[in-house]
Amino acid sequence: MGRKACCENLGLKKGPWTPEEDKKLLDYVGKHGHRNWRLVPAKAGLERCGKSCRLRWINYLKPDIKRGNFSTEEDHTIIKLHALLGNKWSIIAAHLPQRTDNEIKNYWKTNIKKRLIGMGLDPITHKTIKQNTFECCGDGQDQSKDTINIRHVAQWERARLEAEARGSMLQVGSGSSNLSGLILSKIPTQPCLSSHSVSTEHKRVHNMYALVLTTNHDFRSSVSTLSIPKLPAVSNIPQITNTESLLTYKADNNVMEGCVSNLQDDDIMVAVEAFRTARSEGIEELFNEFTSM
DNA sequence: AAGGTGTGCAACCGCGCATTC
DNA sequence: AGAATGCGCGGTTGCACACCT
Repeated sequence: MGRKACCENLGLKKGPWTPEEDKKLLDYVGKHGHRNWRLVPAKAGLERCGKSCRLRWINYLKPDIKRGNFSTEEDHTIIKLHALLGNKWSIIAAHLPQRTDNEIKNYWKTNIKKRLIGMGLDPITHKTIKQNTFECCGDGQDQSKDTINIRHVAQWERARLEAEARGSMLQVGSGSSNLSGLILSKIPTQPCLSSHSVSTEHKRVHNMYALVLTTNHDFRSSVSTLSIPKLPAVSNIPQITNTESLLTYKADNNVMEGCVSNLQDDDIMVAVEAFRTARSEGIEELFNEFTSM
């Protein structure tokens, strides 16, 4: 079962690399490149497996690697992207070109994760460890804590949505057509917020509509996803049967014009929660549900 | 000073995906 | 079509060093 480990051959060296080995690898890759890592060690005169050489090159020897302490900006980028993507270190590393996925992964584990835990936040969900939901409850002090937590998570969701929209732009470029489905499918499963935080069905769908507009809006514009267009009166929203119709509707009704109001944190949370709780449904069904109310 | 414990990080491992044959 | 191969990824391990008692 499975494939043979490439280092299975006896006699191949493992463990820390010596400066001599580093030099051999650097010299070889510098001269010949690394089109086939399996062939690299033999040609470079190394008693290592290709995989080990690749790893050493990527994580340590590559000339454009930045080493040393992470800047505050890098730190924030990692936190935001982790909130968005989870443990997708290679994708996170792609946003920090001079850092390796391994380095970011280690930095996360040894530094950021502990800080989040210290702040009382779950490093996976970025929500409070205590409840991991937004269920509100209590006296004034708890409420103010909840407010802070809501703001905190809203920031992550905000980052998530922006990155989501940007990511979706790439998907559009590569030929994806089911945009709404993409958005829905990529919003990760996380603990649900309390149902009573959704005040009405109207608000739910209204905010979902806002989110669809804003995320789709970002497919065509670099304007912040957090600016939402003026929403048409509830009763004016037609039956929308597919994404193309939605986009056409938006264009025809000029709803992209005049992004007037920023989403409030709780709006974001309501909308995100609405997406999460309804992500198995198609966006079209949700609109149908809404317009038939 | 010495042993124990914690921390950071380089390197390894196993798996999945894409490509090749 | 499917087996073989190579690459890349995320998780884990183990070593070296720092700190504590």
